[in-house]
Amino acid sequence: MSSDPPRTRIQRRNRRAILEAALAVFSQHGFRGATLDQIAAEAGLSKPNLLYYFPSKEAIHETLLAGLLETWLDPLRALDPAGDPIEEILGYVRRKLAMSRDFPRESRLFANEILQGAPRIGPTLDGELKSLVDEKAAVIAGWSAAGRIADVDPWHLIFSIWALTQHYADFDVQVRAVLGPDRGDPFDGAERHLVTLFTRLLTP
Amino acid sequence: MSSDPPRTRIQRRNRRAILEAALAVFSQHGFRGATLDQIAAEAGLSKPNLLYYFPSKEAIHETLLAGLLETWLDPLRALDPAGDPIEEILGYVRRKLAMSRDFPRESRLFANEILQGAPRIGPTLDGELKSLVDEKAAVIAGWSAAGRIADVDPWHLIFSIWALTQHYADFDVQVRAVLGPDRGDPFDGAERHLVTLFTRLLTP
DNA sequence: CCTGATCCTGACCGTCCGGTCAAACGTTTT
DNA sequence: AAAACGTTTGACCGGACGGTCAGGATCAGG
Repeated sequence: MSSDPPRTRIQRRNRRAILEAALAVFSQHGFRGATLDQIAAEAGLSKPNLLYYFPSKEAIHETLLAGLLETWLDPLRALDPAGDPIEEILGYVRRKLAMSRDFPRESRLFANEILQGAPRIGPTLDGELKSLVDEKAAVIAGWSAAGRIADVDPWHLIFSIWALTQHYADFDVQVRAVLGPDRGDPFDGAERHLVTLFTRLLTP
Repeated sequence: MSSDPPRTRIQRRNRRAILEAALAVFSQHGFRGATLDQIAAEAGLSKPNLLYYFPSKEAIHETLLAGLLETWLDPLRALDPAGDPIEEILGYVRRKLAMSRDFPRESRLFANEILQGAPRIGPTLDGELKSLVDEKAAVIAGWSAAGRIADVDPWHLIFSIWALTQHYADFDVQVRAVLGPDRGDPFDGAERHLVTLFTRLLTP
């Protein structure tokens, strides 16, 4: 919406620290479960100083979510209708899994928002997200009709990719508990497994 | 742990009402985001009356979680080593998906707990859950080695089933936003898709 | 070195939070 | 009918919550 170029380097540094701290707290406890004192402590600032940079708890949360959806949908946007179908979809899976590995807190922040009924990004889901998915689903349906991939419901295929990749970020604790300490990095196993899964699903 | 047979029918009714209300509130807002006033209002009781039946907010939450894990793991326990491999796994998928459809709040309660780092059921994950999964993973690995299903990492296969089925409960709002109102019940499409997916994945 | 703008803080406010308690209300038992 | 028990409530407590404010510290430019 509004361009927000922080004037000074102090502003830049502190706003970054606040958003970083807020990401940690919001992603773990949800909006209502998070407290400004906790965010302030995590950011190394006093609570009034927090509110010097952001007008309210809501504003911090909104800033976080706004920046999130863009980067979150980028991997899907990059799905190329002109590319090789299976390689394109596998590429999307890999990019999405990499995001789960590299930005698990962002994934959990998003999960929290949806779990609570998407009170703040509901409209964006109905609008921007739906239209992007519809567009890419049409591409996949085209591949399907042309016999270049096996017959598959494009919408549920996309849901499958989301579910399978985000699971490793959102349920990280459970995954590690079940695998135990001696079975290597969960994400390595996940990548091999997901490539197998989607290859077998999509190969005609 | 302790057997808790409610003495009177009033106790039975009110305890049920409280747990029902608490499930609604905890599953939407997480433990810290939920308030006793909200639960009390939802249950049609006064806050002090709530605390007549349960000693604390924690106790309500614990009661909910304790009952949850049992029913949550039942579908996996029912996986029969003596049955037909693919039908057994498809049956598990169907049972788990049915739970997402019929008990979405329970699924979200569990998701919230894991998102927060499993502070209350961490030990249970390391113990009971891990050993059950290990046991069933061995069964699946046996099927795999015998050539009765295609080669697959059993642990990540189980993760896939969890991720794919629970997604439709936990991310229900997003799924419905993307599908729109005119594409029928999400769970019907999900069942067809998941049967296809796991059949293609597992058929040797 | 002065001055104006930016940055930061201690003290504070009203509200809501989880939880307590004594007393009143209902119901069952004798 | 009254004693005994189970149930419900209004009033209240100390602490934590989101947020405000006046003023002090710090920094930049002249």
